[in-house]
Amino acid sequence: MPTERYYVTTPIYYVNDRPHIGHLYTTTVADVLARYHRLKGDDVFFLTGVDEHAAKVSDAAAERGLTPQQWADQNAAVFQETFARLQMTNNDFVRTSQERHKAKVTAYVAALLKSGDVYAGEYEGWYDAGQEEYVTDSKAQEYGFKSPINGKPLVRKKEKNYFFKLESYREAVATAIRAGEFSVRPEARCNEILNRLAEAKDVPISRTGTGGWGIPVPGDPDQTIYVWIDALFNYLTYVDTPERRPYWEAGVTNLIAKDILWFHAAIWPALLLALKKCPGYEWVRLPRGVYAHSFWISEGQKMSKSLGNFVDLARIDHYISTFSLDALRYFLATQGPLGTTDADFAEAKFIEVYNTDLANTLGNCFSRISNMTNRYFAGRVPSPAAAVAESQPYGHGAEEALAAFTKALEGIDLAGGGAAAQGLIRSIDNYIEQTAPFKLAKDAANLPRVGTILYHCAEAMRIASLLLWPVIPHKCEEIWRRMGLDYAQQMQASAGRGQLAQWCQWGQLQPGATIAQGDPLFPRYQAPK
RNA sequence: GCCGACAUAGCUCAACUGGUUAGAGCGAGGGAUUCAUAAGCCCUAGGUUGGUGGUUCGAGUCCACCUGUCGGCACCA
Repeated sequence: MPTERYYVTTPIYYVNDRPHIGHLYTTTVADVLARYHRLKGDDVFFLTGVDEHAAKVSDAAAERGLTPQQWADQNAAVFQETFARLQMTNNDFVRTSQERHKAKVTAYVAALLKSGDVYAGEYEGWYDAGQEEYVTDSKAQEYGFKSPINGKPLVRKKEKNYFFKLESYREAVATAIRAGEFSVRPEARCNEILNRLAEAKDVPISRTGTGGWGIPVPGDPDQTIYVWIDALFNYLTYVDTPERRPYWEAGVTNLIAKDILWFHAAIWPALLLALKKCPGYEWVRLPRGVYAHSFWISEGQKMSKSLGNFVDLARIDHYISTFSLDALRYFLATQGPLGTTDADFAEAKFIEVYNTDLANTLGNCFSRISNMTNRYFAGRVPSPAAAVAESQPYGHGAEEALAAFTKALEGIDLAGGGAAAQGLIRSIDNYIEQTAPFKLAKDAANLPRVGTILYHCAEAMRIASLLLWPVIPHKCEEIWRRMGLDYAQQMQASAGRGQLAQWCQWGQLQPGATIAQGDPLFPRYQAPK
């Protein structure tokens, strides 16, 4: 089977922020997808990072008596350390202040200037001198053409700016979207973009007065490339090397939140189409697609600074220490706002999902199997030689679970993937109920049949653990350790790649292998009273 | 304000182009069990499908209006 390449990204996060559930969510979804594709055997590149060149970054630095770079270094480190601590498997970490990024962006913009798709123009708008920023016409009207901060009149100001010819590409982008060459999902977002694209105008891509923080427009050092253009290019700059270019050519999947869809679904593909026309950039192609999830709300309320109810690092750590990192991943992945509606991060809901899916279903089922194996077969996987009527369709269940799981994950349906694995585990519980091995075991003559039953249970659990690995890798690796399975080692030995399809074939569990008992994988959570 | 989507059992969601008694998971209630983390398994949900009016032999499924939620127009994962 030829190696497929898979390239997935998160947005690069605004470096002035402190990491919170939103950053963690997008990164977790990307991590699950990256792990899934590696498990499948794909050659994966997973990229996340921080966006550093905003004017407010240099403002924040100045307030603290730091250089923008020092301030950015500090904050970038917080993101980097957080993701490392949460065991994200990103292959690199973008920092837009790094030379490798800046040099490429400069080259791209130079090429676009040369081709004429970026041109010098004039921007005119209402300018707030005190804030040193433009306000939109509608805002200006709303404010009565006075600064909302100091009440001084806004001034009409004209300024030289560089523009990108978005207008000349809107048709090509729309065509690519309609043809499925560049997918915008969830589907409901597609129409939003197509409608807006029809009226898209050229967009300014530079500004002045940034005090040297940012990437200068080539040939015009007074102008700085707008931070969001700078940021969008990260997906390309970090793989624009001879070794990494194949990842780009495989087509990137840009995971984002809904608020930045316009940039990613309209401006970004248009920029790439423009760049592709430049000499030396013929290899540039459109992303495979962009996927825009919605937001988390907190305990039923929108998260906002004024309410101070962000699910922040302290709260995230509370969940990890109380329930485990995998439990948090499971909740985010299966209950998250992947669709067009927001999802609620609520403690009661977290506990419910944790107890139902992880403690009562997965953890308990594993305990039943390991306990019976130890009690009746001294902890050794028995042979499935004896016939058991109810076992006939059993291998099918695992096959179906794999098929459903694969279909879900390919469609970025993490809840569906979780449900497929849960279904397989529930079928084990059902099977134990139907065959009642614990009753049969009371008569030694039945032990061969008990052996077959327990073999099937353990075998199905083995497959379920493979399906669950992308979401709850650490607990699944614990299952593998207890069952003497070496998938983790095999993956490590092959550059992180697994063989999901082969490993999920029924009947690979070796009779005689040890199944160790141990502490509950997910202890049931009892709320303190 | 303008444009667009959606509004189904306590919660989260299903029901292809309109057609038999509107389904599932969670939660809740009941039952038979005991290998297991008082977990698992089985049974039970009678919700005027947001409201009003209309089209049709027949409408969650089409139309109009109303109410509400969300999204886009207006830089926040």
